[in-house]
Amino acid sequence: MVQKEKPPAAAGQPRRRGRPRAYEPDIALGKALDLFRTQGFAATSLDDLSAATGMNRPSLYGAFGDKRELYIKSYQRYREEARAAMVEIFAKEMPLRQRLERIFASALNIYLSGEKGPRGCFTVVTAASEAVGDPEIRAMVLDGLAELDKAFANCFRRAKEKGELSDSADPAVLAQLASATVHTIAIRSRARVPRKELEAIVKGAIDLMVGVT
Amino acid sequence: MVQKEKPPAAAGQPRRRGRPRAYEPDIALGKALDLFRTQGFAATSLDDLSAATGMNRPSLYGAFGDKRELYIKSYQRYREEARAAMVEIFAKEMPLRQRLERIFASALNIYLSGEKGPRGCFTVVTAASEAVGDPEIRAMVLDGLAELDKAFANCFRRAKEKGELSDSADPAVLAQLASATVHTIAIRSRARVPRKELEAIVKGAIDLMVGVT
DNA sequence: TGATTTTTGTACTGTGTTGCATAATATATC
DNA sequence: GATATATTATGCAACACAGTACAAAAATCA
Repeated sequence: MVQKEKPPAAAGQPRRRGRPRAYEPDIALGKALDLFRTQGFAATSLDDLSAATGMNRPSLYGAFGDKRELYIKSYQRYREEARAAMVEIFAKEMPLRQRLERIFASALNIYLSGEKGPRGCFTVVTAASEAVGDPEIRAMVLDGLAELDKAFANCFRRAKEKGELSDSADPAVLAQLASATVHTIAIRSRARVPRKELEAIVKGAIDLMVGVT
Repeated sequence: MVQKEKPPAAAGQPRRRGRPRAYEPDIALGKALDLFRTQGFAATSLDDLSAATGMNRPSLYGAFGDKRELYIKSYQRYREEARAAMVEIFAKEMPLRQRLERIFASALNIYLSGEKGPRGCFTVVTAASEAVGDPEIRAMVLDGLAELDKAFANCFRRAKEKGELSDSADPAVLAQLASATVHTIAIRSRARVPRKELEAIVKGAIDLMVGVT
């Protein structure tokens, strides 16, 4: 039940008033995210979360609210992490093919990581479970899907402007194809399709998108 | 709690011995499938299943075994239904574009049907939930993914033989792209992306696959 | 009519679950 | 050192859940 031993040792000056926390909220949220990503909302109990975070139930409620709120905050955290892993690749100047290779490589790393096997994409997992019954969560998923579409569309639009794509190429269509590729490897990764096969799918899709076929 | 009123009226001659069943196993399995498809395994209780099937718990156990077995049988039923809806389109002779259009239209019908909103693809739902933790279920999902890949690959291979595709086209890569398109519309449908948008994605993908770009 | 067989309906057991109430604990301020 | 404040730890109450035991019911067979 102990997450850390020492006090933060004057990280920020204005020390808080009461009994100090025995956990770091950021770390705890990361652990909760791990659990939700692998097991989903319904299959994850508060006891699981309590054990994984090192926080007992009242502390969980105090810090994050009830189970659903914790799930939502976990999902937001996931989105931030995924965005952080991708944003540089989308921003930096580089050839289209290289950019796509790096984006998909980053996605594969996210989807295949996990101590007890691959966990896929949390957006896809959420779409496949809570999104049907919970409008607020569904809106977040929709936003997640749209964000990826837009990033890809932007990427193809710039490539077209630079003459890397033919005039007839439609950035929006290519973007949906790229998103579809992300979704298919997310799903397959959870079925434990080996990394090599996923990389082959990615390579085939990239070849097609940059028009090498 | 009543599923039917009349006895089957000599459907098969050899009338069974004891008290007659108050339900039809096929109908009940269909109802169970409906529930599992929308809510997933963990979020569906035996009370839900009992209410939906019109069978009380002991009858459920007698007919299908425990909850997990019922889920597996539901998934098998789903696969059979999906196969039945597609097999004719895959088998019959027709131009590649038309075949793809029909397959995707059929998929959309399956994914968007449902009284309380779209339910997506049960293979994808299962991949996103139970597949990680249950090897047997994971194997079924893997098989489901492979079956679709193979059907598409076969479809593109035949088209290539008929000269509908360029010599450089790779049926396996095109098949994975087609499967990816199926997966992406399955996911998006659960986030309630409107049918029009899904149809646009399908159209873009088909154009790309038959090489109109 | 009575025995046999199969299924139904009810009720029960034991366990897991969420969320909260309460008291103990540890720190800052006065 | 006393008080206020924030957090922890224990545990509880209410409920949901999966699975099963058992008797009543409805049919066939003799």
